[in-house]
Amino acid sequence: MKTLRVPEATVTRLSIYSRFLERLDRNGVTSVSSGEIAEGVGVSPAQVRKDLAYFGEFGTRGVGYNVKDLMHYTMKILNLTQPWPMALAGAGNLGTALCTYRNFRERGFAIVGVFDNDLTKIGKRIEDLTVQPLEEMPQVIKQRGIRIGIIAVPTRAAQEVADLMVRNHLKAILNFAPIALNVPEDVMIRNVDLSVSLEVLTFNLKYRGTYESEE
Amino acid sequence: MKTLRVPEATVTRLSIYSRFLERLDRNGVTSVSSGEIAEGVGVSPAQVRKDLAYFGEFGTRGVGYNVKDLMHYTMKILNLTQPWPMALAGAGNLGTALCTYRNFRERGFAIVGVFDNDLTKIGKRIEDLTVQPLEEMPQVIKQRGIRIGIIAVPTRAAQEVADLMVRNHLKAILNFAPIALNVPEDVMIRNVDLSVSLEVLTFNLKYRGTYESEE
DNA sequence: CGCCTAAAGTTATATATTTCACATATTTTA
DNA sequence: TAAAATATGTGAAATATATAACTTTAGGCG
Ligand SMILES: NC(=O)c1ccc[n+]([C@@H]2O[C@H](COP(=O)([O-])OP(=O)(O)OC[C@H]3O[C@@H](n4cnc5c(N)ncnc54)[C@H](O)[C@@H]3O)[C@@H](O)[C@H]2O)c1
Ligand SMILES: NC(=O)c1ccc[n+]([C@@H]2O[C@H](COP(=O)([O-])OP(=O)(O)OC[C@H]3O[C@@H](n4cnc5c(N)ncnc54)[C@H](O)[C@@H]3O)[C@@H](O)[C@H]2O)c1
Repeated sequence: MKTLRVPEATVTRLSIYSRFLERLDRNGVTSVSSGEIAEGVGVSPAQVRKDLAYFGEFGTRGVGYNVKDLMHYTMKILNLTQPWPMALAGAGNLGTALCTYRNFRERGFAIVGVFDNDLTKIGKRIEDLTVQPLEEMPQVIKQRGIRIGIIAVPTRAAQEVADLMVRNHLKAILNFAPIALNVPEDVMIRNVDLSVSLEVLTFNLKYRGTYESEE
Repeated sequence: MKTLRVPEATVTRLSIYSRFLERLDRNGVTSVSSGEIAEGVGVSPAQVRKDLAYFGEFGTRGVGYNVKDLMHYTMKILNLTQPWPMALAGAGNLGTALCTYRNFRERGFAIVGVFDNDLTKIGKRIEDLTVQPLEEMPQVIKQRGIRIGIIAVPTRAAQEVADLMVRNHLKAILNFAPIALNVPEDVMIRNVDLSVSLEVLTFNLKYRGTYESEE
């Protein structure tokens, strides 16, 4: 058994390939080449092959890849053969949008508990979910076997919510609050930070990725 | 005048440093070291200094950085000395949330036009904005001097909306639809892809960033 | 006033990632 | 059945990025 480190960039691209393959499959395409995948997702063919090579040999030389097979392999690698129930903290504007987000379900993700601490929000229905008091999160996490948390509370409340999630053994958190959360080593955080994304754009609108010092 | 290529990761971190400095400044902190910045945003002190070194010398050896000054420098570098009006396509669940997002304004961003093609959405008010027909986007872009577009329409409509934005000379697009958009070289795209973020988490929940081949 | 400490700036080193080129395997075709 | 065409898998080279080690400078203090 060989263990090797996989670049995070490779994992993100694998997720993108996987979804692209799903689309091909839905469209009835049965076979695909690294070049076509590359074209479809905007990377180089060599990159596609290199990425896949971390995990095994999935293609046939001279032919390409079987779409359905490769799709299943990628989903297996990404750990998507099981459903992923998730807990959402914050039933505000963003939280509500997330509850209605259909694409989650297509990949096996589902928000199964929404929690808030505002009495006017608690009890509110969002599609088939009912907003619950934050205090009930621990119990729901346990009952539903939740391992992933989503933070959509205001910045000032984000750390305390993260602490609560950590105390209740969540090991993966998707954070929308624009702040660096402090969590133990074994807890993974992914930040979705729109200001950062926009500021990379404004930077590049000026400099195009280079910087001209003023002398 | 020296032109040098700046890693995208550096720009991303610069944005994070910048916001952290803003917070320090609000809290009345006047001086800060690379170590404190590093601590606050979760990177190494050497990384902070290296990143800043791309753009100049902003600190005082033995002392640290003046918070207000460094904050202004970072904002200048990130091109945040001007307001950034933005056009949003898609007044659905996500689009509505984005319209209410306060943090945009703190950094100079503002959605000044929301566009949809659903007659039941057009005319709807979202805070101080009114949803307009997509056809009016070109005119608003021109009038308001918009350079950044946001795509929050369903996946199937994303490419045509992107095309429209490109035709109207937007050079930067923040895209929430989970698809690779096809745009000319001189147009920048940033994708916000939640499934990808979640799948990096599920991958790591299984392998912790390594992969064990099955033999 | 010179020594000591702290922390920035910088150079060198190490690591990670991507690109390139090619050897290899498969299918098609003459 | 040999040759041609095609597309994978991979090792080496090129790039890019991060870490670590070192040098320089400012300010405090005896
Ligand atoms: N609105 C957006 O489009 C958007 C986009 C990106 C990021 N964000 C970020 O997402 C977060 C939420 O944004 P929003 O616009 O939905 O804000 P919001 O004010 O509409 O919603 C926040 C919700 O969190 C709840 N809350 C507050 N403290 C809580 C606590 N301690 N425990 C549980 N719930 C608590 C509030 O009652 C409210 O319902 C913010 O951090 C924001 O910066 C928002
Ligand atoms: N809801 C979320 O939390 C969320 C999160 C991440 C990404 N996304 C993505 O953002 C996009 C929007 O998601 P949503 O949940 O808001 O969907 P939604 O269906 O609620 O809203 C989409 C809106 O786009 C409008 N629209 C459709 N075609 C259009 C066109 N050609 N021109 C202009 N407007 C058009 C619709 O009328 C609708 O108002 C989707 O691509 C989705 O995958 C959503």
